[in-house]
Amino acid sequence: MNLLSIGQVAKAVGISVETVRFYEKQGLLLAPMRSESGYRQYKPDTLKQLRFIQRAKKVGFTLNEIKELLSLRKIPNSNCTNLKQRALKKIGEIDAKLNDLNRIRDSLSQLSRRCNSEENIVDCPILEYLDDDKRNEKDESRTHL
Amino acid sequence: MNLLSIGQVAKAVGISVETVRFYEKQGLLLAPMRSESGYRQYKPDTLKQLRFIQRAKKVGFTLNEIKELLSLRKIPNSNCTNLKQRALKKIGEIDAKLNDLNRIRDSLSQLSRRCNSEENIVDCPILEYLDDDKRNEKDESRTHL
DNA sequence: TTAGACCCTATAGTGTACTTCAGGGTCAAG
DNA sequence: CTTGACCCTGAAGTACACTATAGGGTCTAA
Repeated sequence: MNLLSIGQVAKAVGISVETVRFYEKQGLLLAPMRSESGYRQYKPDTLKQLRFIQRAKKVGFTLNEIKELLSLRKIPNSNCTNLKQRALKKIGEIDAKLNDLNRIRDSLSQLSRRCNSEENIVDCPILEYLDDDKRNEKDESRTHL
Repeated sequence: MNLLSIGQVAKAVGISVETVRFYEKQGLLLAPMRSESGYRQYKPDTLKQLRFIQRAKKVGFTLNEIKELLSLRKIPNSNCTNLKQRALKKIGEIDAKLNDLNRIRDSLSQLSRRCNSEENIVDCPILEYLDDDKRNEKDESRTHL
């Protein structure tokens, strides 16, 4: 069972050792076992967990929210229904984010389609606002910035 | 052309007037025109823009990144190719986020499927880690926390 | 056995994104 | 004509998520 030092863990996921310790202090990572001399010794699992944290951070979850997500792994005290409900609630939150992201994506791809010119064409169309509401709104109040 | 006060704008999108002024200072919002007495007067467009900012924030873009996204609306100096490239780059970043989000979503829905018990069943399966890597990895080092 | 790379704790400092505060001016209603 | 809800600026303060610093111990290779 090859254990990893904090430096190895940090390097493997591309964060600093300070951040790993910080996550431990914040309760995102359990305190790992220690060597005789007090060095942290991590199971390889920790890498997965840290990558999960990284991904969740990238899509806008706070550390506290991530802690909640991670807490879903815990075995609930003899009640699965509760866990399932919490998981479904989180999935709903994720779906909302997916929706937001897709709307932003649509805005940008609309924008890029709108000027499908060849090299150095001068008559770039006047760009409309990145839409925030459904794209099929009638266009009162459209301007170029 | 009914213009909006900062208070009206703030209320409409659910943020504080201070935040609106802050976004102006940070360059996310252009300085609007002013009334005789120096009050800001916003075009209704501003609401769209602020909602766009909100959405982008929710999915983990920083204010600087959002500024970049918004800058894509600007008419580039006689070159559309450049703009298109920037937009496509941003779309790539968004796709990466979509990917991350879908992986997190998969982890959670896997988790909830895994315990599809009826009310108060006691034998909740030992939950596996929220996977971070592709789900079909051979399961060395699977544990329950 | 010592130099360099690593590890430890505790605490202070930083950047981002606000939020609050101090000290005012504006405006519509009563 | 004043009271209350709004607006203004500039500066200080806060929460979150690190990042750096101080002052030390460990480990391994020359």
